[in-house]
Amino acid sequence: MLDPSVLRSDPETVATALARRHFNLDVAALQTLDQERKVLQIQLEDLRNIRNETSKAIGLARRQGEDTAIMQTAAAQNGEDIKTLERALEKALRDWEALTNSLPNIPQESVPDGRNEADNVVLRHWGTPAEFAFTVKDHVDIGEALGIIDFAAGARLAGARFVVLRGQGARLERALIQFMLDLHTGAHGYTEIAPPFLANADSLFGTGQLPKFEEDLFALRDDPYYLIPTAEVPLTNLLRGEIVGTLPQKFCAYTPCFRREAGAYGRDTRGMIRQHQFDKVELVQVVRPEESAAAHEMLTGHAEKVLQLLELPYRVMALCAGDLGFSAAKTYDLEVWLPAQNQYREISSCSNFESFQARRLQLRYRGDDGKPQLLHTLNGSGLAVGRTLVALIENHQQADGSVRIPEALRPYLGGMEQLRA
RNA sequence: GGAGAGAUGGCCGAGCGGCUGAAGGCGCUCCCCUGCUAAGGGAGUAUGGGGGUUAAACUCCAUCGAGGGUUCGAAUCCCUCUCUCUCCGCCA
Repeated sequence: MLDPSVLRSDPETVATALARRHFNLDVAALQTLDQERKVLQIQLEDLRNIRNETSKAIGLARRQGEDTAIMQTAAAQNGEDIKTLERALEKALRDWEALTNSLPNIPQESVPDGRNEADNVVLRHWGTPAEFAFTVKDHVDIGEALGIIDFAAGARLAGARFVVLRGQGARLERALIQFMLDLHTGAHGYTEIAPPFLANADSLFGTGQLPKFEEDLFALRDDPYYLIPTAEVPLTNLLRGEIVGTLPQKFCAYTPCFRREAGAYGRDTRGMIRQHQFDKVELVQVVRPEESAAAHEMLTGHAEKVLQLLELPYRVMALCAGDLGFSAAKTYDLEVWLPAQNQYREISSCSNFESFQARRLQLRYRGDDGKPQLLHTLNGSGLAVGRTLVALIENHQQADGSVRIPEALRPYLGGMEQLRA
């Protein structure tokens, strides 16, 4: 959510900033709605003031034994007027919120211009894609040959875009999770959280999935819960409504993530790149505003470290303004090399939300003047586990169909050096 | 799932339908006193929003778990919901 006072006082500047996203803010509509609101609010508060005064007077008169019948009749009419105005103001506020809740965050100045994915900027590369002396296979072929990935079973148990991992595959998934968590808690200073995998609507509103992106979520039929699409939801909501004393706060968690992928029907249908359920280790930071830019760089580095230790070549992309997610002010994507696709694919997205989420969450701290101020929130995948497993299998595949396990991961697999049939 | 109790400011805790945005205590901030420490005295100390102002001052409205209702007037009465606690049942 954007700062309502800025939306009121300087909508043109907001419109200009949002135009970089190719988002068109209807300033006139915004101002009309706010003007309606203002008129109603002033009238209503006047009436309520009258009510408070007359009620006080009635109380006083009663105690002196006077007859207050006439006063009460007048006050009753006033009460009716108040109810009418309250309903009108409520509607005006709803209209205003419907508009302002649909406004995306303002991109930071350092975010490159651009319309879509094609305009994202490569910041740096790490590692060199391996040269293969044989025809590379993708993770589907390798995994099925090794008997560790079973798409047919996933379809049988649930449907399309679900997968079953078996044996060494299941263990590899678990090893990756543990490896990532240990790294972030041990070397990067995050506190591990084991959150609920279901969240209520308030939580999903706080991080920005609701109300605008409900169709991306799995909802329960008989209970007011949603399956979390990312651990960002529980982790960022952990401190919702609080005035936080100890800063910064750094949380990480492993959770499965559930996404309907409603807008992705034709995309990535082969393999486990895009599933309805996937595992992810998520990093979340809550920091003072002046520290968020530096924290963003560090958090991105924490995610990169995972790829480096797993010896997976990647590049860091700065998303252009047009490709930025709804709530983000700035985002770096980490893209890992997938030899079978001969391209880099997103494996982590690290964003600074500034106060956009914090405003919805009422997530604050006390500034030097003692007044509550909004904090900044950040998050990043560290990493998407399923895609990491894919990248590991594909990048470290051998001519004989086995897969080399990188050094750093071996302790998590009982010293295993390779996956083989 | 059944029965009961509860939810008030940073914390504890009081609160007859009007004089309660809320007693009292703790904590915190500032000041005074005291040559350290300890003790003592005084003042201040919720949040959001509107109007107003260059900015203030000032002023108004809302908020006692959430939402409805009764009433001229609700922290206080009624209803619904949520959460917490106790007991019973069920269960990993």
